[in-house]
Amino acid sequence: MPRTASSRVGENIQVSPWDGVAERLRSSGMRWTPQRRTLVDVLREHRGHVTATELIARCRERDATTTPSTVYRTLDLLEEFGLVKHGHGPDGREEYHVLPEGVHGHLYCMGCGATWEIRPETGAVIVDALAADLGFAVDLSHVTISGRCQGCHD
Amino acid sequence: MPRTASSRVGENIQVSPWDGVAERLRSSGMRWTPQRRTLVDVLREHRGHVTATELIARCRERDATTTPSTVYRTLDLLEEFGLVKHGHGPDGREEYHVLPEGVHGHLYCMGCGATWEIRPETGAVIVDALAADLGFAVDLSHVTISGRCQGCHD
DNA sequence: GGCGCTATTGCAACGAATTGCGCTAGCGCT
DNA sequence: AGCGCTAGCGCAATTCGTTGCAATAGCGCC
Repeated sequence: MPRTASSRVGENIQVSPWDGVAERLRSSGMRWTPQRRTLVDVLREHRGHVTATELIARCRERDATTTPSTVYRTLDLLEEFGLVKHGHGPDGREEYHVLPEGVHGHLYCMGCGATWEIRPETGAVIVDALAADLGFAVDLSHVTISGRCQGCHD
Repeated sequence: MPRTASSRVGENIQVSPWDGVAERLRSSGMRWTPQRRTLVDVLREHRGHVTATELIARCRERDATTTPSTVYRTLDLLEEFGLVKHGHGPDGREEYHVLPEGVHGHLYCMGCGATWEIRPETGAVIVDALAADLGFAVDLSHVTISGRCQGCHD
Protein backbone atom coordinates (compact mmCIF):
# COMPACT_ATOMS: atom_id res chain seq x y z
CA MET A 1 0.00 0.00 0.00
CA PRO A 2 1.42 3.35 -1.05
CA ARG A 3 1.90 4.88 2.34
CA THR A 4 1.46 8.47 1.27
CA ALA A 5 3.50 9.50 4.25
CA SER A 6 1.45 11.65 6.50
CA SER A 7 2.99 12.24 9.90
CA ARG A 8 6.38 11.22 11.30
CA VAL A 9 7.76 14.24 13.03
CA GLY A 10 11.10 15.79 12.25
CA GLU A 11 11.35 14.50 8.74
CA ASN A 12 10.81 16.30 5.55
CA ILE A 13 7.90 14.23 4.44
CA GLN A 14 5.82 15.71 1.66
CA VAL A 15 2.14 15.07 1.73
CA SER A 16 1.12 16.07 -1.74
CA PRO A 17 -0.18 19.58 -1.34
CA TRP A 18 -2.83 18.71 -3.87
CA ASP A 19 -4.45 16.06 -1.76
CA GLY A 20 -6.94 18.26 -0.03
CA VAL A 21 -7.71 20.78 -2.74
CA ALA A 22 -11.24 19.67 -3.43
CA GLU A 23 -12.17 20.03 0.22
CA ARG A 24 -10.33 23.29 0.63
CA LEU A 25 -12.18 24.71 -2.32
CA ARG A 26 -15.54 23.52 -1.18
CA SER A 27 -15.06 24.78 2.31
CA SER A 28 -14.47 28.20 0.85
CA GLY A 29 -17.71 28.04 -1.05
CA MET A 30 -16.00 27.13 -4.29
CA ARG A 31 -16.71 24.21 -6.49
CA TRP A 32 -14.85 21.15 -7.52
CA THR A 33 -15.49 20.80 -11.21
CA PRO A 34 -14.19 18.30 -13.76
CA GLN A 35 -12.23 21.08 -15.46
CA ARG A 36 -10.47 21.95 -12.25
CA ARG A 37 -9.81 18.33 -11.60
CA THR A 38 -8.13 18.01 -14.97
CA LEU A 39 -5.87 20.96 -14.37
CA VAL A 40 -4.92 19.81 -10.90
CA ASP A 41 -4.14 16.36 -12.25
CA VAL A 42 -1.81 17.91 -14.76
CA LEU A 43 -0.15 20.14 -12.20
CA ARG A 44 0.22 17.28 -9.79
CA GLU A 45 2.67 15.57 -12.09
CA HIS A 46 4.68 18.68 -12.61
CA ARG A 47 7.70 20.03 -10.85
CA GLY A 48 9.26 23.36 -11.56
CA HIS A 49 8.18 25.72 -14.29
CA VAL A 50 5.48 25.48 -16.89
CA THR A 51 4.08 28.03 -19.23
CA ALA A 52 0.37 28.65 -19.28
CA THR A 53 0.24 27.57 -22.89
CA GLU A 54 1.86 24.29 -22.07
CA LEU A 55 -0.60 23.64 -19.29
CA ILE A 56 -3.50 24.33 -21.59
CA ALA A 57 -2.08 21.90 -24.10
CA ARG A 58 -1.69 19.17 -21.50
CA CYS A 59 -5.17 19.70 -20.25
CA ARG A 60 -6.46 19.32 -23.74
CA GLU A 61 -4.72 16.00 -24.03
CA ARG A 62 -6.96 14.75 -21.29
CA ASP A 63 -10.03 16.73 -22.07
CA ALA A 64 -10.21 18.10 -25.56
CA THR A 65 -12.87 20.59 -24.60
CA THR A 66 -10.57 22.57 -22.32
CA THR A 67 -10.84 26.32 -22.81
CA PRO A 68 -7.99 28.74 -22.13
CA SER A 69 -10.07 31.11 -20.09
CA THR A 70 -10.98 28.37 -17.68
CA VAL A 71 -7.39 27.35 -17.24
CA TYR A 72 -6.26 30.89 -16.59
CA ARG A 73 -9.04 31.49 -14.13
CA THR A 74 -8.37 28.26 -12.31
CA LEU A 75 -4.70 29.07 -12.10
CA ASP A 76 -5.53 32.43 -10.55
CA LEU A 77 -7.62 30.61 -8.04
CA LEU A 78 -4.93 28.09 -7.22
CA GLU A 79 -2.52 30.93 -6.79
CA GLU A 80 -4.76 32.44 -4.15
CA PHE A 81 -4.59 29.11 -2.40
CA GLY A 82 -0.83 29.20 -2.58
CA LEU A 83 -0.54 26.14 -4.76
CA VAL A 84 1.10 27.77 -7.71
CA LYS A 85 2.75 31.07 -8.30
CA HIS A 86 2.97 32.90 -11.54
CA GLY A 87 5.79 34.93 -12.93
CA HIS A 88 7.06 36.02 -16.30
CA GLY A 89 9.69 34.34 -18.34
CA PRO A 90 12.46 36.19 -20.14
CA ASP A 91 10.17 36.88 -23.06
CA GLY A 92 7.50 38.25 -20.80
CA ARG A 93 5.23 35.27 -21.18
CA GLU A 94 3.29 33.83 -18.33
CA GLU A 95 5.05 31.08 -16.45
CA TYR A 96 3.87 29.07 -13.48
CA HIS A 97 5.88 27.61 -10.66
CA VAL A 98 4.42 24.63 -8.97
CA LEU A 99 4.83 24.85 -5.25
CA PRO A 100 5.86 23.96 -2.63
CA GLU A 101 9.31 23.96 -4.16
CA GLY A 102 10.42 26.69 -1.82
CA VAL A 103 10.38 30.12 -3.27
CA HIS A 104 13.27 30.85 -5.55
CA GLY A 105 14.16 33.18 -8.36
CA HIS A 106 15.20 32.24 -11.84
CA LEU A 107 18.01 33.06 -14.14
CA TYR A 108 17.65 32.77 -17.85
CA CYS A 109 20.71 32.44 -20.01
CA MET A 110 20.43 34.45 -23.19
CA GLY A 111 23.20 32.37 -24.65
CA CYS A 112 21.99 28.82 -24.32
CA GLY A 113 18.41 29.40 -23.28
CA ALA A 114 18.75 27.39 -20.10
CA THR A 115 17.06 28.36 -16.88
CA TRP A 116 18.86 28.25 -13.58
CA GLU A 117 17.55 28.56 -10.12
CA ILE A 118 18.94 31.15 -7.79
CA ARG A 119 20.09 29.36 -4.69
CA PRO A 120 18.34 30.40 -1.52
CA GLU A 121 21.48 31.88 0.03
CA THR A 122 22.16 33.97 -3.03
CA GLY A 123 18.55 34.97 -3.20
CA ALA A 124 18.78 36.11 0.39
CA VAL A 125 21.69 38.37 -0.46
CA ILE A 126 19.63 40.01 -3.16
CA VAL A 127 16.60 40.41 -0.98
CA ASP A 128 18.72 41.91 1.78
CA ALA A 129 20.45 44.30 -0.57
CA LEU A 130 17.19 45.68 -1.83
CA ALA A 131 15.72 45.85 1.63
CA ALA A 132 18.70 47.89 2.77
CA ASP A 133 18.50 50.13 -0.24
CA LEU A 134 14.88 51.19 -0.28
CA GLY A 135 13.23 49.11 2.38
CA PHE A 136 11.86 47.11 -0.44
CA ALA A 137 10.38 43.70 0.29
CA VAL A 138 11.19 41.75 -2.82
CA ASP A 139 9.25 38.88 -4.25
CA LEU A 140 12.05 37.20 -6.10
CA SER A 141 9.99 34.34 -7.32
CA HIS A 142 8.05 36.59 -9.62
CA VAL A 143 10.80 37.33 -12.06
CA THR A 144 13.29 35.78 -14.31
CA ILE A 145 16.53 37.66 -14.53
CA SER A 146 18.36 37.47 -17.82
CA GLY A 147 22.02 37.22 -18.46
CA ARG A 148 24.64 34.79 -19.58
CA CYS A 149 25.73 31.70 -17.77
CA GLN A 150 29.33 30.72 -17.25
CA GLY A 151 29.51 28.60 -20.37
CA CYS A 152 28.04 31.30 -22.56
CA HIS A 153 30.18 34.32 -21.92
CA ASP A 154 30.43 35.84 -25.35
CA MET B 1 26.38 75.69 -38.37
CA PRO B 2 24.75 74.55 -35.16
CA ARG B 3 27.67 73.47 -33.06
CA THR B 4 25.85 70.89 -30.94
CA ALA B 5 28.39 70.80 -28.14
CA SER B 6 30.86 68.17 -29.06
CA SER B 7 34.14 68.37 -27.21
CA ARG B 8 35.21 70.29 -24.10
CA VAL B 9 37.02 67.77 -21.99
CA GLY B 10 36.18 66.98 -18.40
CA GLU B 11 32.64 68.20 -18.47
CA ASN B 12 29.52 66.18 -18.55
CA ILE B 13 28.26 67.52 -21.80
CA GLN B 14 25.49 65.45 -23.35
CA VAL B 15 25.47 65.34 -27.06
CA SER B 16 22.08 63.93 -27.72
CA PRO B 17 22.72 60.31 -28.57
CA TRP B 18 20.09 60.67 -31.22
CA ASP B 19 21.95 63.28 -33.20
CA GLY B 20 23.81 60.96 -35.46
CA VAL B 21 21.32 58.18 -35.89
CA ALA B 22 20.46 58.85 -39.48
CA GLU B 23 24.11 58.73 -40.47
CA ARG B 24 24.84 55.71 -38.32
CA LEU B 25 22.01 53.85 -39.94
CA ARG B 26 22.99 54.80 -43.42
CA SER B 27 26.61 53.89 -42.92
CA SER B 28 25.45 50.42 -41.95
CA GLY B 29 23.49 50.11 -45.15
CA MET B 30 20.22 50.88 -43.44
CA ARG B 31 17.71 53.51 -44.36
CA TRP B 32 16.45 56.65 -42.79
CA THR B 33 12.72 56.62 -43.35
CA PRO B 34 9.99 59.01 -42.22
CA GLN B 35 8.58 56.31 -39.94
CA ARG B 36 11.90 55.92 -38.19
CA ARG B 37 12.23 59.64 -37.94
CA THR B 38 8.87 59.85 -36.20
CA LEU B 39 9.78 57.21 -33.66
CA VAL B 40 13.15 58.74 -32.94
CA ASP B 41 11.51 62.13 -32.48
CA VAL B 42 9.19 60.62 -29.92
CA LEU B 43 11.97 58.81 -28.12
CA ARG B 44 14.14 61.90 -28.12
CA GLU B 45 11.73 63.66 -25.80
CA HIS B 46 11.56 60.74 -23.43
CA ARG B 47 13.51 59.86 -20.36
CA GLY B 48 13.15 56.67 -18.43
CA HIS B 49 10.59 53.98 -19.19
CA VAL B 50 7.93 53.72 -21.82
CA THR B 51 5.78 50.86 -22.89
CA ALA B 52 5.72 49.85 -26.50
CA THR B 53 2.02 50.57 -26.66
CA GLU B 54 2.57 54.08 -25.41
CA LEU B 55 5.22 54.70 -28.00
CA ILE B 56 2.94 53.50 -30.73
CA ALA B 57 0.24 55.85 -29.50
CA ARG B 58 2.59 58.81 -29.46
CA CYS B 59 3.83 58.04 -32.91
CA ARG B 60 0.30 57.95 -34.15
CA GLU B 61 -0.28 61.41 -32.74
CA ARG B 62 2.32 62.65 -35.17
CA ASP B 63 1.67 60.30 -38.01
CA ALA B 64 -1.69 58.62 -37.94
CA THR B 65 -0.55 55.96 -40.36
CA THR B 66 1.94 54.45 -37.93
CA THR B 67 1.78 50.67 -37.80
CA PRO B 68 2.71 48.59 -34.74
CA SER B 69 4.90 46.21 -36.65
CA THR B 70 7.05 49.03 -37.90
CA VAL B 71 7.47 50.47 -34.44
CA TYR B 72 8.46 47.14 -32.98
CA ARG B 73 10.88 46.49 -35.76
CA THR B 74 12.43 49.91 -35.46
CA LEU B 75 12.78 49.50 -31.73
CA ASP B 76 14.60 46.24 -32.27
CA LEU B 77 16.91 48.02 -34.60
CA LEU B 78 17.56 50.88 -32.22
CA GLU B 79 18.29 48.34 -29.54
CA GLU B 80 21.01 46.85 -31.67
CA PHE B 81 22.46 50.31 -31.92
CA GLY B 82 22.36 50.60 -28.16
CA LEU B 83 19.94 53.50 -28.12
CA VAL B 84 17.16 51.80 -26.24
CA LYS B 85 16.89 48.64 -24.25
CA HIS B 86 13.82 46.59 -23.76
CA GLY B 87 12.65 44.74 -20.72
CA HIS B 88 9.43 43.50 -19.25
CA GLY B 89 7.27 45.24 -16.71
CA PRO B 90 5.71 43.50 -13.73
CA ASP B 91 2.79 42.39 -15.85
CA GLY B 92 5.08 40.97 -18.46
CA ARG B 93 4.43 43.71 -20.96
CA GLU B 94 7.12 45.14 -23.11
CA GLU B 95 8.81 48.19 -21.70
CA TYR B 96 11.58 50.31 -23.16
CA HIS B 97 14.32 52.20 -21.41
CA VAL B 98 15.72 55.13 -23.21
CA LEU B 99 19.47 55.28 -22.91
CA PRO B 100 22.03 56.47 -22.05
CA GLU B 101 20.58 56.65 -18.60
CA GLY B 102 23.17 54.27 -17.27
CA VAL B 103 22.04 50.72 -16.94
CA HIS B 104 19.92 50.06 -13.92
CA GLY B 105 17.31 47.60 -12.74
CA HIS B 106 13.80 48.36 -11.66
CA LEU B 107 11.63 47.60 -8.72
CA TYR B 108 7.90 47.57 -9.02
CA CYS B 109 5.80 48.00 -5.93
CA MET B 110 2.77 45.72 -5.95
CA GLY B 111 1.22 47.91 -3.33
CA CYS B 112 1.24 51.39 -4.83
CA GLY B 113 2.26 50.57 -8.36
CA ALA B 114 5.27 52.84 -8.27
CA THR B 115 8.50 51.98 -9.99
CA TRP B 116 11.82 52.50 -8.30
CA GLU B 117 15.28 52.35 -9.68
CA ILE B 118 17.82 50.07 -8.16
CA ARG B 119 20.82 52.17 -7.22
CA PRO B 120 24.02 51.22 -8.98
CA GLU B 121 25.71 50.14 -5.76
CA THR B 122 22.86 47.87 -4.84
CA GLY B 123 22.69 46.57 -8.36
CA ALA B 124 26.37 45.75 -8.13
CA VAL B 125 25.76 43.67 -5.03
CA ILE B 126 23.17 41.66 -6.87
CA VAL B 127 25.30 41.18 -9.93
CA ASP B 128 28.19 40.08 -7.78
CA ALA B 129 26.09 37.67 -5.81
CA LEU B 130 24.88 35.94 -8.92
CA ALA B 131 28.31 35.94 -10.46
CA ALA B 132 29.66 34.24 -7.37
CA ASP B 133 26.84 31.75 -7.30
CA LEU B 134 26.81 30.41 -10.83
CA GLY B 135 29.25 32.53 -12.71
CA PHE B 136 26.25 34.22 -14.17
CA ALA B 137 26.67 37.54 -15.93
CA VAL B 138 23.43 39.27 -15.18
CA ASP B 139 21.74 41.85 -17.30
CA LEU B 140 19.84 43.60 -14.57
CA SER B 141 18.34 46.18 -16.83
CA HIS B 142 16.18 43.61 -18.49
CA VAL B 143 13.87 42.91 -15.62
CA THR B 144 11.56 44.50 -13.21
CA ILE B 145 11.57 42.88 -9.82
CA SER B 146 8.30 42.95 -7.93
CA GLY B 147 7.73 43.45 -4.29
CA ARG B 148 6.48 46.01 -1.84
CA CYS B 149 8.07 49.32 -1.07
CA GLN B 150 8.60 50.61 2.40
CA GLY B 151 5.33 52.48 2.53
CA CYS B 152 3.32 49.54 1.34
CA HIS B 153 4.23 46.77 3.70
CA ASP B 154 0.92 45.03 4.13
C1' DG C 1 19.33 63.32 -62.62
C1' DG C 2 17.66 58.82 -63.24
C1' DC C 3 18.07 53.47 -62.44
C1' DG C 4 18.03 49.54 -59.94
C1' DC C 5 18.95 46.88 -55.86
C1' DT C 6 17.06 45.67 -51.70
C1' DA C 7 15.93 47.38 -47.01
C1' DT C 8 11.45 48.59 -45.12
C1' DT C 9 6.79 49.25 -44.95
C1' DG C 10 1.93 47.96 -44.24
C1' DC C 11 -1.32 44.52 -44.32
C1' DA C 12 -3.28 40.58 -42.80
C1' DA C 13 -3.15 36.69 -39.92
C1' DC C 14 -1.74 34.29 -35.91
C1' DG C 15 -0.76 33.13 -30.88
C1' DA C 16 -0.92 34.50 -26.15
C1' DA C 17 -3.43 36.57 -22.45
C1' DT C 18 -7.69 38.60 -20.75
C1' DT C 19 -12.51 40.04 -20.06
C1' DG C 20 -17.88 40.33 -20.28
C1' DC C 21 -21.84 37.75 -20.36
C1' DG C 22 -25.63 34.33 -20.72
C1' DC C 23 -26.32 29.42 -19.78
C1' DT C 24 -24.99 25.26 -17.16
C1' DA C 25 -24.41 22.62 -13.37
C1' DG C 26 -22.15 22.00 -8.38
C1' DC C 27 -23.61 21.39 -3.94
C1' DG C 28 -25.90 22.89 0.43
C1' DC C 29 -30.35 22.55 2.24
C1' DT C 30 -34.62 20.47 3.07
C1' DA D 1 -33.97 12.72 -3.75
C1' DG D 2 -35.04 17.11 -5.52
C1' DC D 3 -34.71 22.45 -5.59
C1' DG D 4 -32.62 26.65 -6.06
C1' DC D 5 -28.85 29.71 -5.63
C1' DT D 6 -24.91 31.18 -7.69
C1' DA D 7 -20.02 29.77 -8.90
C1' DG D 8 -18.00 28.67 -12.86
C1' DC D 9 -17.97 27.33 -17.80
C1' DG D 10 -17.51 28.28 -22.68
C1' DC D 11 -17.96 31.53 -26.16
C1' DA D 12 -16.84 35.51 -28.49
C1' DA D 13 -14.47 39.71 -28.66
C1' DT D 14 -10.31 42.60 -27.42
C1' DT D 15 -5.53 43.83 -26.78
C1' DC D 16 -0.60 43.21 -27.17
C1' DG D 17 3.20 41.30 -29.60
C1' DT D 18 4.96 39.00 -33.71
C1' DT D 19 5.68 37.23 -38.36
C1' DG D 20 5.28 36.33 -43.72
C1' DC D 21 4.85 38.47 -47.85
C1' DA D 22 4.14 41.48 -51.71
C1' DA D 23 4.42 46.29 -52.92
C1' DT D 24 7.04 50.59 -51.98
C1' DA D 25 10.60 53.72 -51.76
C1' DG D 26 15.59 54.96 -49.86
C1' DC D 27 19.95 55.91 -51.59
C1' DG D 28 24.34 54.45 -53.81
C1' DC D 29 26.01 54.38 -58.35
C1' DC D 30 26.48 55.62 -63.01
